Amino acid sequence: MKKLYLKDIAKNLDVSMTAVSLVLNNKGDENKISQETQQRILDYAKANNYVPNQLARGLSRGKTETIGLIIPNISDMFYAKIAGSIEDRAMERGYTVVFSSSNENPDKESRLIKSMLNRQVDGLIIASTQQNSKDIKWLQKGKFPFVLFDRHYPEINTNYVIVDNFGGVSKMTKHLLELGRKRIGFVTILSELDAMEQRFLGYKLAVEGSQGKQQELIVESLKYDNYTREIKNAVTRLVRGKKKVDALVFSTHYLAKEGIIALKELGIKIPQEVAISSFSTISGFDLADPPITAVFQPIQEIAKASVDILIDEIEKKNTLFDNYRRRVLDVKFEIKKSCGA
Amino acid sequence: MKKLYLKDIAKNLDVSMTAVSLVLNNKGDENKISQETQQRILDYAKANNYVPNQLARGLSRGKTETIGLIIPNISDMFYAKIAGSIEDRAMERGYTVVFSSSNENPDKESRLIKSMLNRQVDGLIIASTQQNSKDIKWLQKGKFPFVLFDRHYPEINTNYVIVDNFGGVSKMTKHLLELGRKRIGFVTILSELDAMEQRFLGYKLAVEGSQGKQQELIVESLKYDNYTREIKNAVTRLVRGKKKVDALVFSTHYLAKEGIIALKELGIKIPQEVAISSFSTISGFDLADPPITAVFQPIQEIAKASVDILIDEIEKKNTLFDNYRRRVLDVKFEIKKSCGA
DNA sequence: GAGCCTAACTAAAGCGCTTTAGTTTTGTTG
DNA sequence: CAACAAAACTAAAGCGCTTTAGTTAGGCTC
Repeated sequence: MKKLYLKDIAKNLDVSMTAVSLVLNNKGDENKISQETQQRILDYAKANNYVPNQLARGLSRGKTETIGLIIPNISDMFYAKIAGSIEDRAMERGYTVVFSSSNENPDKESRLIKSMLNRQVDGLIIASTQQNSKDIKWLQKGKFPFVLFDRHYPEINTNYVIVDNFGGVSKMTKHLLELGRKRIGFVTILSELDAMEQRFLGYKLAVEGSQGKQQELIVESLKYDNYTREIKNAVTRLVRGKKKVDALVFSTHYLAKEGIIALKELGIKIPQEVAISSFSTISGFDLADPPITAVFQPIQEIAKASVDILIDEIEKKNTLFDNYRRRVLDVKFEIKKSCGA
Repeated sequence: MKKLYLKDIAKNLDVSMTAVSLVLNNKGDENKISQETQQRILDYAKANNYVPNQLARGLSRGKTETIGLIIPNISDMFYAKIAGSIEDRAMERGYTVVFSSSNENPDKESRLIKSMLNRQVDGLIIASTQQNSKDIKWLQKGKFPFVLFDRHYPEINTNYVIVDNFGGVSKMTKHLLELGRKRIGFVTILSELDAMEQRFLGYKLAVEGSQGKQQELIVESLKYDNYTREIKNAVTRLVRGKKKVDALVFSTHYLAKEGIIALKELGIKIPQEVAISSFSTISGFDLADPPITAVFQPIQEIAKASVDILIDEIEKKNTLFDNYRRRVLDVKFEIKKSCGA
């Protein structure tokens, strides 16, 4: 039951620690350890269930095959799924994932970055609060490998993986217009996030159109802190107020969820009175009556791209360092009954 | 920009590494380092943003302040939330969390346990596949600190944190009976999980009753692998078949979700034709029309109890080692319209 | 002013591994 | 069979920290 160390293998087999280490790291051949010795070592290690101490290994080699993942909130389905996919992909490539949630707090994000660096992760994948350019620039300057996803800093040159927020919302909004809706409201979160800005712009483009007949922009922006309380008022204003919208575009899934609940409570019929669509989904959207039209983010692809870009950077490091990799992924738009299609 | 090490601090301040290490670990006083020296070291470290290498620290101290979390699936809202809460609580107590998903695969679970041990985690929190008693017993024998949650092995003596599955379902089922439903169906996953067994028994107790007028047990068990495909048939059999149930109890949230979708597709009215309730929820349940009656698991408490039990064990270790800590938490039962209340 | 304390400090071993710079052994060749 | 190369192997330093077992300097006591 007591732990078996490299040293023990060496002693028991009467070879050097060097030999054992080399063989177990697949460097036996290139270091001319005889096949026979290699086999003895491998057999013994396997038979005795040897597992190396990764701390020692990491300390010695200066790398840990670990990547740090920082997300705003693991309880958000979107990030939870991303985290799952990132873990899967990382594992496929031989890396372990350490994650932490920043809870949308830039200070916590900053502390987490530091803490992950202490723990000697080889690289970071971050969905930033986008209010932490200080650390991002610092990572940049220190040439530490990292990839931003979902949220990026438009003014900083970094690797990133995002989706086509603009296109997604504009397509969604146009679709509503094509279905004959005239007064389309946009419900969003008051935020500096570029993603949110892009979604708004997508809505704006669609509504203002490039052709002649322009529609009015009708927007409600809620604070992240209290949107659950405020959304009912917002929705009421939009639907029952002067603006009298006949369609709503929600900029994100959690808003949509609360919005739909509010609409139901108010007894507003979807899609007869007001058509609904949402950017990004939760699994419950097809439980709603009617099911909700929404833009789907390509979770697996985001995860895969992020991990792959990061690991490439970690492993090649100095080669193409000024060649930032950006990926803007397409989104899928699934039409359900809520938009009155 | 280059990294600052303990050694550098010592050199620059012309003191020993010992002094620096002791002071930075708050052991200055007990080792009689003068206040003045302590202050110099602290100031210098702070000013230069010193952060210790945790690998070296861990290697040297034989502990890492890290706990490993193994869950079946981070994309499941229940586990995602648990993971979030575990992380929060662990951080409060000064620990970092490393997580991985087993995807309900006992082999992967086994590999993950080994891999986490290599990485020198101080303890493990596991929602096991419950088909891996080998490793659990092995951890037990090695006196390695761990806590099971959500799933436990009834035949093995371990720490665990679970909820009152039996009571939750039986309460839910009784409630349906009290509302006048006569023929209550139970939809569950075919599984060896004790939790599932307990939920079934809760249903059984409620339906068979202790009094005279016994009702019939009507059960559909689906395979985990293909429940999404099979559920529609199962529901059809129950509602439209000979059994003609007038209420359904789902043993778990993902079954309920698919079940409700199936019912809608079949045009079956909830709760008029069939009342619905579910053990455990997803956030979308209140989007459904009508909202779904369900048992809520006390996520934060599960997380807190698991972390606290684990850390106590890690830190006190040898003291009360044969005193396994078990916690069976109460569940909340929220009545919504779907059960016909 | 020798002996002893205490306060303040430090040298160096050790954590378990990797890797560089060897050394030893064997085999080949003229 | 001396000379040398190749094959097979190893000693030991080093990764950055903690901690044990000291040492040193100064102050008191009698």
